[in-house]
Amino acid sequence: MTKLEEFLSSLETSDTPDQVQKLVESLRDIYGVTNAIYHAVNLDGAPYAALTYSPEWMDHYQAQKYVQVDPVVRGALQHFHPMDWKRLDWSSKGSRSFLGEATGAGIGNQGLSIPIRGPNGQFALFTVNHECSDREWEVFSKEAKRDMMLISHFLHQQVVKIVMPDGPRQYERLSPRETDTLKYLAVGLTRGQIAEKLQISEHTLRVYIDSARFKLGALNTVHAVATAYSRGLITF
Amino acid sequence: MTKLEEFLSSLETSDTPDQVQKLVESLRDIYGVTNAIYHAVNLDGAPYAALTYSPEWMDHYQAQKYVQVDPVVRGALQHFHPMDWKRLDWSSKGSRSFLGEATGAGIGNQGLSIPIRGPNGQFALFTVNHECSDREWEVFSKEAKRDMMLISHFLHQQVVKIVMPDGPRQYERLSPRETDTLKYLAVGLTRGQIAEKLQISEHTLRVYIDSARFKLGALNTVHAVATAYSRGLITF
DNA sequence: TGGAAATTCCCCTAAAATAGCGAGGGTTAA
DNA sequence: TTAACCCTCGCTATTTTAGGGGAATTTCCA
Repeated sequence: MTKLEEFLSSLETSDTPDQVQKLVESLRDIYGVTNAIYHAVNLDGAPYAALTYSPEWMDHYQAQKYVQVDPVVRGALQHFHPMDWKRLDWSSKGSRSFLGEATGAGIGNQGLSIPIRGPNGQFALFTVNHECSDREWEVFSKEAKRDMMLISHFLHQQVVKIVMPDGPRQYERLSPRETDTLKYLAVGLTRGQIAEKLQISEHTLRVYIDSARFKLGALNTVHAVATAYSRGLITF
Repeated sequence: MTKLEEFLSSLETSDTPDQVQKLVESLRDIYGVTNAIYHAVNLDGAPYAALTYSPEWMDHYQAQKYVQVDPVVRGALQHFHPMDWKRLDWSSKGSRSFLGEATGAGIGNQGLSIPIRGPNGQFALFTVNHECSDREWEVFSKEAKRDMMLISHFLHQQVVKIVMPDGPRQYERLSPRETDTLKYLAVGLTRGQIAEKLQISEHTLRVYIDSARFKLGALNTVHAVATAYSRGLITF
């Protein structure tokens, strides 16, 4: 039984946050790394975390608002592939002071972070980090990278199942015209321009905006466009 | 050498669209399926496709605007995990007529589709489909699912490298205040409400909207929020 | 230390958004 | 067939936002 299968088999039986926490700890032990971190930014509005960092470091991280300077987070939002920490941009002043404190807090000097993106604006970050030499890390990285990619995916999947047991909410569908309207609004066209593009009166266009807003439960146009985008109803 | 490694090794040497096309065809042959399809909705604004469907079917698909009724596409936008076609919602009238035409066009009755989400609103869909019995498909599905997940990831990664060789564009960063402002705008708050929340005057708030709009190259507020969201600068 | 950026404040007018009232014809599904 | 939804258009009214100016701090980075 491979490490990956060992982990995935225990994953399936984990259906409470406590068990997920234990899972992340077991992951750390199975792969022999210093820390393993799963952190979802936005699951049904609330954040979610399961990690092996010390509570002190977490408090400090939050108090200092490190999420704003943490190059891992910033990199994750802009990248697709797993990121080796060595390749991130640690140049800014904030990053460097953060790095100093992080190494002081027992966080490995090596790390691999995997961005996870789901529907409805879901975004999560899965990280393993380790205290070791560059050469050791290279070996580990090469061996375990694909495992980590799959693990990050399945772990997120499982967390979503726990946090939102009813599955993806079935939202009301938008009509083609409503979709068109929101799509054009999202790229910055004015009502007049969109009406012309769709060959309808500006007033009719307004009806679509209104009905889309109503269906999406949005407070205003900006909210409607943002909501439609986050639900995957429109794409750029 | 496993099938996966066989594919990934040829992936690395493919750095033109033509070679990617060949790659997808070789993928079909390596795994012995009827079709393999990679389709990116939004890479740098333009779509991208590499697939083994006949040109006739593609033309027909586009002419009929099937993308609007295709349950695979709709499901992909709402799901995270690989989707078995059997579990999709084929109930609507449009879906059923689409299904009829698709099976007539030599598209397998079984399929697995994997949504791929990247930064900056990247969205792609990787699909393999096959003409076979439920039992055969179950065996294939169990064996190859993880391979497909990794392949979809690496394939997208490679396509991005080809289409955008300069890597992720380095956009101008937003200041914390600008980020806050856009975040609150995205959830439907009015300027007055946001100003109150941030304890600043409404006029000041406007400066942030303006500067954010300018930095993002957005035509108006809606555009700015949509752009910020798609670039991962704000999250819900 | 000097300049760039961030943060804060203000006025103005035209445009857009929101809300309310209406109407008619077409398609679809129960 | 009837109800529900989609697409289309008209009018009025109020509130809010957009975007054009200008200007003062502080904070941060080179």
